[in-house]
Amino acid sequence: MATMKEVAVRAGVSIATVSYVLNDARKVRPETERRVLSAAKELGYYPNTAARSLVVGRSSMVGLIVPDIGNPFFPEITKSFQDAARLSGLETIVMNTNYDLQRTRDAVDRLMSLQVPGAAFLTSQVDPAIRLALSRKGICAVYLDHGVAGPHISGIAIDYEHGIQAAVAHLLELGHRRIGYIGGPANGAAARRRKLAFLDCLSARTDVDVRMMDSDFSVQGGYFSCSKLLNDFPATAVMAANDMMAIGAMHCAYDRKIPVPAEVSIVGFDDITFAQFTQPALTTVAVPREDIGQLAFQALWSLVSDSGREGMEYAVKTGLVVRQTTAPPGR
Amino acid sequence: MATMKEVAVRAGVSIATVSYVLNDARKVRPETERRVLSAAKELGYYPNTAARSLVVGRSSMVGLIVPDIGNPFFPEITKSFQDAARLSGLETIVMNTNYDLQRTRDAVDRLMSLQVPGAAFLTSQVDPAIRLALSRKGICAVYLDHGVAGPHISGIAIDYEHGIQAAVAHLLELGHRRIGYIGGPANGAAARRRKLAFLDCLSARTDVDVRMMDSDFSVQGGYFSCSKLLNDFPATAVMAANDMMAIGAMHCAYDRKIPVPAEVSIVGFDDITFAQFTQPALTTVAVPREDIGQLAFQALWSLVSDSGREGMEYAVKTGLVVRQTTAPPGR
DNA sequence: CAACATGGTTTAATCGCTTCAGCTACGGAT
DNA sequence: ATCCGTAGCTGAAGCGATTAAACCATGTTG
Repeated sequence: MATMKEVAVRAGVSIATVSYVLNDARKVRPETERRVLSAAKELGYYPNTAARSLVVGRSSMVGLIVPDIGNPFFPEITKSFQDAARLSGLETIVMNTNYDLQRTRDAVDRLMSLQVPGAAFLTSQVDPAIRLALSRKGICAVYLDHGVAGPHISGIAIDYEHGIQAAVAHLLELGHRRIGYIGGPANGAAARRRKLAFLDCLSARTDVDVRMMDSDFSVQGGYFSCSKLLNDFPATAVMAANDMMAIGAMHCAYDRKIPVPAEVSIVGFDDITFAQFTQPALTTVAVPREDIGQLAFQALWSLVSDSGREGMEYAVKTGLVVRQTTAPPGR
Repeated sequence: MATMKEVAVRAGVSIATVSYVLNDARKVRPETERRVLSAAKELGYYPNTAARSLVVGRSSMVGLIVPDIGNPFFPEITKSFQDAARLSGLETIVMNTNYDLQRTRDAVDRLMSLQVPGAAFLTSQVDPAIRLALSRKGICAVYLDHGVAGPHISGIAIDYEHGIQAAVAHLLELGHRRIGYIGGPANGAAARRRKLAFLDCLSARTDVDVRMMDSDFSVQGGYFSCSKLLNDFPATAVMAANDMMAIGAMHCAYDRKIPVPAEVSIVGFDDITFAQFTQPALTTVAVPREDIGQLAFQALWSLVSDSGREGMEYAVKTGLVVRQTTAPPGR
């Protein structure tokens, strides 16, 4: 592999000059620049990022920690994050934790070894020890739904309340008074916040019956929990903390020959791509995934590129998308 | 950040010894080892991968090039690939090309800069120039569906024929004689191979009418192409080159009030997770995604770790999964 | 008892790049 | 004629690890 030295020799300049040209970090005579550039080209030169990282003390990669790329919610965020990172000349290294705290720790260890300047955490499985370790090493971090902005730390707060309020209002307006809720894993911050938002909307309504059920964000889990729920609670509407579970709920209803939305309305959360392709199409609370990816990167980038700056909380809105799984309660 | 030197000082040994202990690359007195290990621990030492990569001449990351992580087919492969890589101590850097050749080139350039020892290409958008550049630099590569094993190059051949034959046989057996086919982008190798496999199955059958349509692997594309197709061809069955398009076709049928499978049967390809959650559940050709991810990594790893070895072609089988979107042709 | 293998450790070169400080040549100001 | 500022470039010191080769006590052996 061609090195800078070889380029320098071929262009008849010193390696320092080559470096200056390639990073245009200093004024160089146009003629010299031309020679260097063409030498580099002719030799098929690629800069060695390892060497660069070594001297500058940080790599040109940022980490993106997701709990489960299998869940269609995350690939899209990943994509927009990665695209944004590329525009700033950074590689993204995506790590999957399977909702497992230990794997999150591992991931962080590896990121430290990689000398990343920062990472974004889209998972709730982040404990204070991790945050502490990161901040002690001066590695910037962006957290989703943790509400902990500070030095080198920004947060992205998803305004669940707004979308969930709209969804609940929608159901109430349609006339539903017995509403089931299928939540996410109890230990996840995001799941918790969604549940609280849901409960808050209804705490004042004494005329509404509610039944809660915790589940695991999977289709199977949604099916199971919906089944359990309906066994002893004649809900006319079921709201799920994500679309996967909502789809599970739809299948549950289908298997029990309960027509959706005629007999039971279903509302999801996330608005994954497939939500529009279910039959009937799923009414759900949309979370702007693309925006989140981009925003997460921008938040991270602004921390990384200007290390003096204090972190901040960014907010993204959610909103109800009414499709075909909601209707007035059946007879 | 703690360096090896600091660990060495604290343990009262030379940095070489620290290195030997940490990589257990040489016999070291147990007592010394203990001292080094605890010094490392106390200092919160993390090895600097950049430095390591620099001296060994290659990084501990491999590339994984996918055309579209948004397509649910890929995240699962990615996941199993990444898991396998982790077990061998390698990081995976996932790059998205959006089915764009230029972006593939970019990705390869970046991988070269990163000094990766190898990469797996799950996209058809790979031109000979890329392959050449890679092999000239001695970077190992694994290609999906390219059929080009050689030095430093392995391939994974998906046996489309098997699954497609089963699917076609299934349709014929049910009595279908007018079959539509919605293919992928004409410039993709995978799409082409699927189409050919389909045509081959039917070339001998003069009693079967076939109509082809190329599309773009998206739900919208499937919807559109199915619509076009049905406009002037009364197909009793439609086969799509992936599940996304099959889902599009289902929606097209639904919107035209053509019941599936009573009036038209639909067969997909890939068996993405959602295939089992459509209503009715999609009959499709299953591609073992997890296996592919793992296999891709293993293929790559065996090239990387034993550079003398010639590459080879690995085969994975596909098979029909009959669900609910196929039935005898309606009257 | 000298010569020698052996296990354990250190010394030092090296990877490819960035970047600070220093050098040269040239033109304008004094 | 001398000095200085400036533009353009080079020299060289690292960055933090790996690893070949040298080194030094040991115990083994003829």
